[in-house]
Amino acid sequence: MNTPSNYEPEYVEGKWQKEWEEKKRFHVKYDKTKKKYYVLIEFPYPSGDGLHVGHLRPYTAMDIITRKRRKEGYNVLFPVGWDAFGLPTENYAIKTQIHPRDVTKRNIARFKAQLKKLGYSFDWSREINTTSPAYYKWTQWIFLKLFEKGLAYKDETYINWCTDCKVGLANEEVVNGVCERCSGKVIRRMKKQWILKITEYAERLIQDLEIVDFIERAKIQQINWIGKSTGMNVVFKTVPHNKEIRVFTTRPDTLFGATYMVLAPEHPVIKELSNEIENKEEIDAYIKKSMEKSDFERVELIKEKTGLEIKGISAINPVNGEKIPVWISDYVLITYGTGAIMAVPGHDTRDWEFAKKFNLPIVEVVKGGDIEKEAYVDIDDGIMVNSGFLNGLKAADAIERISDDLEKQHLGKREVNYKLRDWIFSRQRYWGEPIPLVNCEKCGWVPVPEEDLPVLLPDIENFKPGIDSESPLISISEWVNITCPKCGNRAKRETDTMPQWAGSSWYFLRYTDPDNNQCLADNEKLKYWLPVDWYNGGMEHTTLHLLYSRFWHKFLYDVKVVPVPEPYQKRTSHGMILGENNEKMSKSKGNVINPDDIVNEFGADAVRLYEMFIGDFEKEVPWSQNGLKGCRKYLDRVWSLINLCTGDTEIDADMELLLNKTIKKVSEDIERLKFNTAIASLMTLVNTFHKRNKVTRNEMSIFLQLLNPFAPHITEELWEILDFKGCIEDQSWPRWDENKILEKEVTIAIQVNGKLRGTVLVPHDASQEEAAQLVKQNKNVEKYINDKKIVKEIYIPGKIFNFVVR
RNA sequence: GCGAGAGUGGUGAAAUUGGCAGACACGCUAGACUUAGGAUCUAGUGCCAUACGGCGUAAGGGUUCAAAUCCCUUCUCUCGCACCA
Repeated sequence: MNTPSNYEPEYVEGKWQKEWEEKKRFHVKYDKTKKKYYVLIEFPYPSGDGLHVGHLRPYTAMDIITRKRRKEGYNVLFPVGWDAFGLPTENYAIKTQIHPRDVTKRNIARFKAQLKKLGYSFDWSREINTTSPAYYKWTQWIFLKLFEKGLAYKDETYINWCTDCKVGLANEEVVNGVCERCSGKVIRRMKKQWILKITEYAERLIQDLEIVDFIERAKIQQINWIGKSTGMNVVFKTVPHNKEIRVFTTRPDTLFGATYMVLAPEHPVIKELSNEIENKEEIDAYIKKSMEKSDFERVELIKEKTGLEIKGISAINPVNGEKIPVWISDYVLITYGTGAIMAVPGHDTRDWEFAKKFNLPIVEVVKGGDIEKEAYVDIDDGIMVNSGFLNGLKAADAIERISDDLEKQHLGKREVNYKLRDWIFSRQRYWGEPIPLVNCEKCGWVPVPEEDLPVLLPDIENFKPGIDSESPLISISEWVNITCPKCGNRAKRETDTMPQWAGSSWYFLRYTDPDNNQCLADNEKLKYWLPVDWYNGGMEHTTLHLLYSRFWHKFLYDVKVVPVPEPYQKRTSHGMILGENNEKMSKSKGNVINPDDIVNEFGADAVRLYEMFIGDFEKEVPWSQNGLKGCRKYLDRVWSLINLCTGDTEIDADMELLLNKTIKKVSEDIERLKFNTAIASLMTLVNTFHKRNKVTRNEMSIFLQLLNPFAPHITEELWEILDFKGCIEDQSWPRWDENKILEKEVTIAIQVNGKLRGTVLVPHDASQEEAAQLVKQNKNVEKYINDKKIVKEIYIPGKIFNFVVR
């Protein structure tokens, strides 16, 4: 046997990475005869900063899953690509005058080189790039399908406008009132926008969470974001003019306590009745002021409620015919429900505050609280009072009763409302997919014919946003001005582009058939590979990418482009990696760990191992260079097993137990994302080998196979050095034997009155009597039970023997 | 405010059908080998106590022969949502 002196990761890793690439070891083919498994990571945005140690955590985890699945006999798809449209690149282009295409190319090359150094078993032949015309042709194609089905529409509405990015944002992109990407100030702004009707799918996006295996917190977050509530639209009529104002309420049972109404400032009835309003000037001023505020400013910055009574107008409470005042206030949102509420100050904190401030009447309709002091809101099981025919009923019954009643009288209708809003889809920027529509003076919005796709991004030199914050494309007149595909007359292209979330909404479909130029992916291949079996990604995408792509997928399912209703069968999430100082890694804090540096110093296998050993995969955790050193040290110890490896093939009896336990532990822990404890058990195994100063060939072979998904390079090399047969990649995953995990003799704890007084070795199948005998021989225990009366003996085989004495 | 999750050594953490708390690693201490040590190896390392032993999983209470684990109360932290009617 040749005995290489020292573990040199640089040599070992370079050697095997070359081998894998040359032999196309991880390329995968569509093969119906094999059972498939589709593992997906969130494809990276190739930023100028290069890869981050945070990226490595999910990638390494899923590479481990992938490598294990292959050994389990699956035909595994584990692809990678680039989510490359987006603002950072464009902003960089504005600054440097380098074309975003070139910046993207450069960044991708860097990312790719970095990824390759880590030995991930991606199928690089399926690499995709959202900015390549061959790809975004199909992004545009999907958009046209949405348009064709009426799910994409242009509307002028108030949108969230990021003042830094100079771009409209979707609701999901506004986090804590600021831009999700750049933390810039967000204002309300009226703008014509392309909007996707995601709300049409709200119900199914909730319902179908039941058929997938997502981590609970992801499900809950999506459900909360969609925000379903069931209630009733109740009709109030105005005095004068008998105009209908509808309100949405989840508690129609409290209708007798509705002592006034509040309208959102944008509510249309205000205009309709403007002639009747006695304090019109005041009202107009209030409306004007509200409009200038962002939603965030309305709700966050103004703690004190504001509002005005609309004088000259009142409304009739439909249940008791009482005339109630109508107010206007910006705490009522035009975007939710009907933009008008009935105020029940006795039982709603917001209404109560408002009523107190403006001296409006407060009526108790559910017994139990003290409405003088505060709104009584714990009313789910209360009893109705002051409520006419509802008096004495339980709240739940009252809801049914009054809902029936109002529906009968056509004064109300049961309704479901969602917080989810439609998806503001256009971006006033250059570096995105052009929206493939043409505005014709005669025909209106006309889709670009499918055979003319893709609509290519024209080359431009100035990437700065155009006049009045329009896309820079607006000034490329030869691109904008074309003829209408329908009637041939003059027409203009849409100059807004798609948001970054477009390309990522369907990329996993393209991986199944990345070079297809007839359709987005071949039907048979989609049928074979879908759904994605295991998708791991960041929690920050739960209400963005994850929700958007589920929406697109459901739409594609409805138009029979994809064969399954849900794209991802299983979704898990990793925690963030923080700097050594426990703060988020960032350049400005100077705590960024560069993957290149640590791979060069410690080797990719050590980095991979440490990324997985660092702590609970799902929690955030600070980086520790010493921890990384420890993992490298472990690999050195693994390497030195070469010298302990004997020619024997048998497995010693004591080793058999530990080995089987380790196989079980590693196998199960990988599935549960408990990589840290899987590695701990592999460390214990190596410690045992060293203590025994010997490892047989069969023990070594199993050990190397278990370590292989975590540290693929060193295990391949040792497999070769120790001259094992074939290639380690082709070995099937080791199995454990439950019978061999049973220990013949086990150490059990001896307790007296629940306190530990000793331990004893007993046969694993000892009866209570046998165990009692052995246990009583223990000297220390004797001391505690000798002069006492034994009341009870509790024996849990394999665990504990407890004396209860008095 | 609402929803979800968490709180265990100096540090990252293990242990969840209730059954020996602190596996594994980092750090630290001592020793060995060394010209040297940010290398390697050996031993030790929850706290108090010379010891017998006692105490210990955010705090307090409860259930139980037995609680980090189950129940109640309180506190703290993280994440998401946030006037959603």
